[in-house]
This record gives sequence, structure tokens and C-alpha cells, in this order.
Amino acid sequence: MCTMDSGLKLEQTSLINELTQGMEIAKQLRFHLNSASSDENRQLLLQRILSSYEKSLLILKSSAPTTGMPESSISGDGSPRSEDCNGGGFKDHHQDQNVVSKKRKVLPTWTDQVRISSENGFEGPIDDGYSWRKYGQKDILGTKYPRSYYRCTNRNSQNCWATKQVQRSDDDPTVFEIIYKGRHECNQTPHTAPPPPPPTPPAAASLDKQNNHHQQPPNNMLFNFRTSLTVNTQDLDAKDMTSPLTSPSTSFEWMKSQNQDQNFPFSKLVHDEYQDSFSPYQMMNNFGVFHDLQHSGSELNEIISTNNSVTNSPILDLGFSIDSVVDLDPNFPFDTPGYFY
DNA sequence: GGAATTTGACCTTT
DNA sequence: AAAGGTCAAATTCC
Repeated sequence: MCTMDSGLKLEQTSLINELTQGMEIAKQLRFHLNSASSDENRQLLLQRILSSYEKSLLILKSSAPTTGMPESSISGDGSPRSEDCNGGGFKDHHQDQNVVSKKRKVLPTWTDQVRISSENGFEGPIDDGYSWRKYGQKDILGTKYPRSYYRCTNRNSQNCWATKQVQRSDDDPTVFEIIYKGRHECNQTPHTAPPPPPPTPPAAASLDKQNNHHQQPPNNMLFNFRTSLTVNTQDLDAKDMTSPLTSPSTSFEWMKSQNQDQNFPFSKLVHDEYQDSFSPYQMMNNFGVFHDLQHSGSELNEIISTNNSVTNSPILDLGFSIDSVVDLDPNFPFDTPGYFY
């Protein structure tokens, strides 16, 4: 059930999210100004900051006094109402939430979609730079491919409770949907992992092995394969609009330095099931010009295409959960080394 | 031999 | 009751 309150709160949260994100991107830009980052990267960050402003203004305008329905400007006409506050099929127990939310530590949750593609087929680990240990695999009803469950290797040693689920897309086997839950509180430094320079990528691991990401030197292929990803932020426990999270591990500069994969068609990644959940935020976020407004309920998706062209908005998103800032996780470790640049 | 993965059993949630 | 998520013993890998 999506109440008025949640609608208003959603808007507030969105605004805070946007402004906060803009600030963080500005921080990133500051970092890039002091580094050997390419001018293109800086331009992209700048573009994102501008987009953030645009979105903030959009939200403010949409919540103007005359607006009877706060979400009206956001919610398009096409989205199914039944989805309302519940993002993309995730559970929503309103009553429970009131009771539980105070007790349960809410883990920030977001989704990456990672496309692996190559002439050689789909292979290579989806290495996000973190060290994961697989602890389970399940066949999921209605899906072709099993879902794999990973937890941080440093769970015991460093009390790091980050987990992720990896599942290959039914529609496009080259796309893997990765659901991250919880942030790393260990001392892994995914971004700083030196890109290994093996001249030739090792022969492909089998698909069964492809999720075997250790901290071993990242496979060259993996970066080459990683031609695009979607970040879809979701908050399983709150119905509020959530903020764009960012992949904690996208080694953007490195990927950019690798010349790859041509033109990943943007729309290709837009599966039917996701089209319904695109929000104006995500569109505006990277492109700033999209106005096909569709309400996405509690979802806020973000498309990131790591192509070479600026028009395709190769965006570097750095790990950041605004949810946690706003109202969810008081223990959000912003001071975690390496989390922000 | 230690660490990671596999996989069926068990637990939780709906 | 069924599906999703986690555990843990067995197995495999390095």
C-alpha cells in the first residue's frame, strides 16, 4: 500500500538523494581534478552534477503547492498501479515494516546488471574487485539459470556482511543481474586493485566457474566483457524512493582505458521487465534529456553504459548509498576508506 | 592441507 | 505449502 505519506516522504527523500548525490559527484570531480584523470571523465562527472541539479529542480517543481498529488509529475501514465510503492517485485510489508524497521538493521541493496559479451561467448568472471565466497546456489522458479549466493570472504575475519546474488538473465544470457546487499566493511580496495596486464586472457572459465571471483588478479577479459551495467537501487524494507546507488566496484577509468566493445546498444539492456520500472530519475540522471516519465514506485534505476562515447554516457558511479544517509542505516560507514575517492 | 565450491538439507518468509 | 535464502558436510582445487 502506498500512502500519501509515503508519497511525500518519497519526494523528500528523492530530493535529498539527488542533492546528496550531486555533492558526492562533485567530490569525485574534485578528486579527478587532482588526478591524472582524463578530461572526458571530468566532463562526465560534470554532466552528472548538472543532471543532479536538473532532477532536484524537477522534483521541487513537481511538489509545487498546486500539486495535489506529489508523485503525479513523477509517475507517468504507463506504470502499473499495482506496483505502487513496491519496487520491482520486492517484498513490501507495510505493517511489518513499522515494527521491524526499528529493530532490523537495513542493509542497503542495489542491483547491477553486468553484460558480458565477447566474440568468444560469454565467459570470464564477473569480477567486481571484491573477494566473494559462494555459499549457495538455487534454482529460481521461472528462470532458466540458477541464482548464486555470495558473501564477502572477510565475513568472519572482518565482520563484513556484504553479500550478493548473481543470476543470469533469462532474456539475455550475456547479462548478469547482481544484487548487492550490504556494504563492505572490510578493507578491500577494489578500485585500487592494479589491473593486471596479462597479454592474453586466460582461457575462459566455464560458466559454472564464472562467478568464482577471488581477489586474484582480475581477469583482463572481465573488464573487456563488462561493457555495460545497470544500477538499480532498491530498498527492500522501505518503500521510499531510494537513491541511486552506485556500483562499488566499477573501475571506470581502467575500463575506459581498455578499448572495447563497440557499441553496446543501449536499448538492448532494456529488457521488457525493466522498461516498466524506468524512472525519470534514471533517465535524467545520465542523459538529462529523457522525458519519458514513468513512475517506478520505490525503484530508482540507473543505466550506466560504459561505452566510449560520451553520448552513451559512460558513467562512473562510485559506491554510495544515500538511503543509508537519509533514513535507513545509521551505521553507514561513510568514512570507510576507499569508499569515496 | 587449507581454502573455496558444490549441493542437499534446513530455515525463513510469504 | 512452496519458494527463496542459508548452512554445512562433502568434494574439489591450488
